[in-house]
Amino acid sequence: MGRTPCCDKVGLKRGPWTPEEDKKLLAYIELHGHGSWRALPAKAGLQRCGKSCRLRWTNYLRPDIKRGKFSLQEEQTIIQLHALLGNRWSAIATHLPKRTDNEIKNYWNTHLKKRLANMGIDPVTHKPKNDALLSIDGHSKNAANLTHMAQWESARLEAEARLVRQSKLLRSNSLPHKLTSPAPAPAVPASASPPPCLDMLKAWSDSIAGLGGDLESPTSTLSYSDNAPPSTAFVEFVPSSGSCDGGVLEKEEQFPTHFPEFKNGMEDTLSFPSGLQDWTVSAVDDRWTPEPFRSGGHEITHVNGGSFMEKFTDQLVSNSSGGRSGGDSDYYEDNKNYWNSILNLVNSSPPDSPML
DNA sequence: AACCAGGGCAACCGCATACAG
DNA sequence: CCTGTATGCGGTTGCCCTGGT
Repeated sequence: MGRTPCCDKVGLKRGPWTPEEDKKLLAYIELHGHGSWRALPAKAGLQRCGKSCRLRWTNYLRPDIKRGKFSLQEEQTIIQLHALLGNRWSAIATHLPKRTDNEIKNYWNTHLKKRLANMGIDPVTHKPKNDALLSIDGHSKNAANLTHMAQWESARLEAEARLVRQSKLLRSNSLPHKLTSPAPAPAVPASASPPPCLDMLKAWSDSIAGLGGDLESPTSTLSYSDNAPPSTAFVEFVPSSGSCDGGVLEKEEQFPTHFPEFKNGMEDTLSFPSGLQDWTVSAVDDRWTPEPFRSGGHEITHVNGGSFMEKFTDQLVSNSSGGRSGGDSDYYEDNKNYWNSILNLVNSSPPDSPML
């Protein structure tokens, strides 16, 4: 049995919206809020279906939308979140508060996907196309762990996105907004926009800081809003069982032994990845420097964050016109850095999670 | 100047999910 | 719990613009 259409399409206008239609929709929502989208067109005097009105509002007319060119940081955020979340544009959009999922999706499909492909990175898997190098010895194990972590984070971010949607719904239902014009100031200030984040990695590194480690990250290049504080720490995954050469090993703890409160808060909805208990935590200073890999357990290592992001940024820019440079040995480092940057991004999510 | 091809983006379609009765 | 409806989401389409020939 077929699904009934969302609205009676006979006699309803389709295609591009006219300024008059925009004005009507804005005026109605300003006065009454959107309420039921299905009922809105008739009340607002529009010959459109409710779905079309909702899309027009959410993708174009909403006052808290930033339009125009994507910044480099936004590009990085999209790429990294896409690596974690895949084509979950709505979830990605929650981390770019002033961008719509549709806009991000379009930007990905028309710009970023091609750029990654030019860099030799598969835009679907976010792995180097020549992935054979990763299967050498322990490298495959590391890659598997990273993938595992990414999958786990993906689930967590989805849960976050759901919470954000719920809170947005509550906000939107409290309309009417105070709209001023088709291009007004945001009704929701940027400071209220940062996505909530119950971030395992963040809680983790914060807890480490509480144990005596100085994990303040001085060089996060990511920002989520004009008013959001900089990220608190960068976390880096490095397979290692030994001491941390060239770094400062502040404390090593087994997760989740020292974070029962965090674990208790999470386990209702998420299970911990099986390999997670094997990861230990350490802190190192200064910029990324390639180290030989060690066998055994894994360290989660804190570093200052600028180097990779700068490098990645450079690559993005330089590769927009051609292939990647560097020898094969760079592939693995690049891949590792790539995933590290993704985890760093997650870690630098704003701290005001309603779940915390 | 005219035509064509490709890119970019707004909008639509249909499935998935949430929710109310 | 079941069913129908509303809304959200991701994939896709099609129009418009721009640059090349």
